[in-house]
Amino acid sequence: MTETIEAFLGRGRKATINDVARLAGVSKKTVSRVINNSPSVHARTRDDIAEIITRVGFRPDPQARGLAFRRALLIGLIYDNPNAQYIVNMQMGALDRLRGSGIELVVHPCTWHSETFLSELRDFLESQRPSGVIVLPPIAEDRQLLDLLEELNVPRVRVTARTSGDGNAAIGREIVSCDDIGCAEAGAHVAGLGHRRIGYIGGNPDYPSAHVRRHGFETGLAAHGAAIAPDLDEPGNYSFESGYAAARRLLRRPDRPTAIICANDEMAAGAYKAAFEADLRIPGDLTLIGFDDAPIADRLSPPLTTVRLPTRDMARMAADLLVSRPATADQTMTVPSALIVRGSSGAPKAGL
Amino acid sequence: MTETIEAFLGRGRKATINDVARLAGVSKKTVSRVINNSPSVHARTRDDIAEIITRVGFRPDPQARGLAFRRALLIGLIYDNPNAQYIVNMQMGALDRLRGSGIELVVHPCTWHSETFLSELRDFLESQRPSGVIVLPPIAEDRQLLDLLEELNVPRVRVTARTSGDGNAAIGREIVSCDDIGCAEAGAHVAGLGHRRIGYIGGNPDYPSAHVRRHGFETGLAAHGAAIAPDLDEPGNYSFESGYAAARRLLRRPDRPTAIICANDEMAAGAYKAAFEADLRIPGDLTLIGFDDAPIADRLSPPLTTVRLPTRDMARMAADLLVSRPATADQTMTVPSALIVRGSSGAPKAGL
DNA sequence: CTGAAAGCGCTTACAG
DNA sequence: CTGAAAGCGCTTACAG
Repeated sequence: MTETIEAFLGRGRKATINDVARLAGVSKKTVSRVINNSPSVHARTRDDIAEIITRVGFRPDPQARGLAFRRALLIGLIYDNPNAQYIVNMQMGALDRLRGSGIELVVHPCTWHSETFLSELRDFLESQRPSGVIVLPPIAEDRQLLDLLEELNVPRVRVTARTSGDGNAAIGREIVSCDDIGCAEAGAHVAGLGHRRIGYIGGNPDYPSAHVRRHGFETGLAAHGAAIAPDLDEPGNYSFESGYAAARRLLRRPDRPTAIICANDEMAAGAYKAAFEADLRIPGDLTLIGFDDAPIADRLSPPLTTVRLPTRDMARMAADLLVSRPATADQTMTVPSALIVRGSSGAPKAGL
Repeated sequence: MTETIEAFLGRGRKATINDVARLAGVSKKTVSRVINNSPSVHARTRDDIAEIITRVGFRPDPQARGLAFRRALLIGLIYDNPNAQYIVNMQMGALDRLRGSGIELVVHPCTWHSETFLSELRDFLESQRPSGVIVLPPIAEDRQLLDLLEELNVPRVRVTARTSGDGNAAIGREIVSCDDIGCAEAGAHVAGLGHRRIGYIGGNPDYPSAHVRRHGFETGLAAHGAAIAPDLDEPGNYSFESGYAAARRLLRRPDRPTAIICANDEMAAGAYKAAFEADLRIPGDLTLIGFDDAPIADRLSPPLTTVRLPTRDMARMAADLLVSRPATADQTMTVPSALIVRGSSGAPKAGL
């Protein structure tokens, strides 16, 4: 060892793998093995190199590694979802896991129903070659996208919803939320309050979550001998406007519901508006239930009873699969949902 | 040219700069000049190479370019801001400009008041060496962060708010919103409606926007001979809770305001809650004004009159500065704001 | 206006 | 368990 670490540090230059190798008296290939946690390095050698790496503050250059690996040290987050808080939570969760790993998060919003949806994604994947991607609902259901990912051999984790205990086979690796669990709690809550004229505003039927949630609500209601009134069963598409329109129809009826369950918070906010315009008080005249625990939920007056998903955790788990585990077989990781009771739910008035 | 393009394409391999050079009968250096828009290439040569690039679908590898440039083809978005929609809009705006440029957007949320705020950022900047960063409010005010960016020589654009026509010197390159313009319109709107008992809930005074907005509201009010009542002037910090608490204080007074102007929508939503609890109707009993045009604004009942900023445009401009213009001198680009009148503002009841 | 050589900082494939 | 050579796909610095 002709040069000391102190002398090297005095130069004020960023350390490279060559510096570490020279200082440690080994080849850079051996340093590379330490960086990449190869098991075949003598423990003593590994410790020596690790210490030098720490002392000189060496951090391998992600560009150089990416070039040699033929794969960028980037994880892509692919989505077409209008719920800003959901997106931000997913980003935070992924970043929770990525921080310190030397891998960065690249965001890739896209437009599912655009002509160039697939070609744009192909461009991105072919030119950047990310180490992995996380695909969020609803485009996690796009078969062509999944095929593209398979064709380009991009490690991937999809996020979706499914009924708990459902025996359906996994599609690749996936993080699955059991939206039905919290919905069943919500159904039981509403029925337990004494409601029997219960309306429902459904989610977009193209998304699995719409069916999973509905099934959960029905299960909870049924446990208390209640059900969605067949004449109060309205379609919706998860948008504020669709919730508003559906609630207007429901609230104009002479035999209007005493409670309306909505498949998400956006539509529930639309129902607040309809109730406001019909001069109905919540929860005195009308109980309202949502799903998502969106920021709006506890900013509405009164705050909305809703169901929460561990969004951030889901993204953290997805990033973990990508970063620390090679894709072997199909695999499903499951998370629950939970009811959050707030001020929008109460007992129906006597006589209604 | 010993090999034809057709023959090359038949191989089904991704084209590299070497393939293009060979096919064009030039050195790869010349191809590199074309990629990087160097002016010193014969027009004929350039066109020939450009055509081959198109035909073989060559896209330079960002990893290789990054390594050679000693700068990743990545733009970082740095922020500590709880407003999810604002963040998502900024991401969309930056991506609007970046799409097709070969540069990706890396998101970097951080915690301003954490011990490791600066060291984490330094790690990120030193190891990734992004081509540029966009810094969002409020951390765009952090002098130490700006110094760090200067020290590491990272091209940067900060986003901030300033009163229109303010002669303050730019701090580096910045995108500045004139929050006061829309606020002045809002002040004039409220005063024009006939309000004279006007309350105010201010923003966090540590942020420039709090002062700029207040100044705008006051200007608009003054133009119609009105003003914020000195006894109805409440501090706030942009949070829902601070808006709720301040509005409660204001609405409990016997001589309560007929209108409350809030420095953002979050606080206005808190004021809705206070009004709801005090059994006051909006706008009949109380006019409410916000700022941001957050998603919540038109989901409240009635929808909130507020001021909108062209958030997405600002990010697009910031990305454009970074991508297409070398940082020469300090530079300020300015955008206006505008009033959006909705249902939460109306004339005060006679007698109040 | 164009090119040959060297280099960016890593890893792969092979050998021992 | 370790290393010498070649290579990943570009750009820089220099020369002409």
